[in-house]
Amino acid sequence: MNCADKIANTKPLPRDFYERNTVEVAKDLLGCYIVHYTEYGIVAGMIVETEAYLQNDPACHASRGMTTRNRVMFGPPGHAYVYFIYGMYYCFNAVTNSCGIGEAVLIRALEPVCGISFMQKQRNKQKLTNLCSGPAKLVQAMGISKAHNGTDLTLPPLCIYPKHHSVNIVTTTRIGIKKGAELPLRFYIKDNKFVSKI
DNA sequence: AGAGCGATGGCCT
DNA sequence: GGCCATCGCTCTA
Repeated sequence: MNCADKIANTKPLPRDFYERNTVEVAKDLLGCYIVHYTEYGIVAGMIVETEAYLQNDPACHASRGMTTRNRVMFGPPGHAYVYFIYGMYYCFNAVTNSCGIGEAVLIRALEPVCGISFMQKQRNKQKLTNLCSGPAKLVQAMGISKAHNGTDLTLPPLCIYPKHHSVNIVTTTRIGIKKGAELPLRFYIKDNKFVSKI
C-alpha cells in the first residue's frame, strides 16, 4: 500500500475511542496505524500486538497510586505514556479510560508500513520482522522518545489512525511481568508474522 | 531453536 | 539495594 495516501484519507482516532474500557481499546487498536510525522517524512506501522494495564492490576504502574513517573496514566485519555525501563529502553502506551483512572494500553509490536528505511537506520537492523517486534524496538524504529510522554495522540506529530480491515484476535497472558502474570490481557493479530512472540 | 545473562539507570521501599 | 511492561549476544544443540 502507498501508506501516505491511505492515511491521508482518514482522521486520527478521536478522544472517545480511548475513553472506554481498557480491554476493549486494547483489542480495537489491533489493525490501527501509529503514524509519526518526522523531519524525514511519514513513519508508520500497523498495530499487531497490545497489552492492557488496569488500575486494579498489580503489574500496572498506576496500581499503587499516582507518582511523577505515572501521572500521565491518570490524565485525559488519548495521550502517550512513554516510560523508561531497564536503564536503556523506552516503551509506548496509549492512555485509556476516564481522567483519574490510571490505565493504558502497551503497544508491543507493529507491522512496518511506511518509512522503512528510516526504521532500519534507527534500529541498525535490516530484517523487517526485527524492526518493530517488541515494545522497545518499535519505539526506537518509530523515532519515539521521552519527549512524547504526555503528547496528544489525536494530533500530529504522533497519532493513531483507524484500521482499514477487521482482524482476528488471539488472547494470551502478558509478557515480561511477574505480578498479574496469569491475567488474559495480551492481544495480537492471528497469524501475523510481526508479533513479538507467539 | 532455545536458555542464560549482561547492560544500564530511574524508581520505590 | 532490589526491582524492572527489554534487547541482543553467546553458548549449547
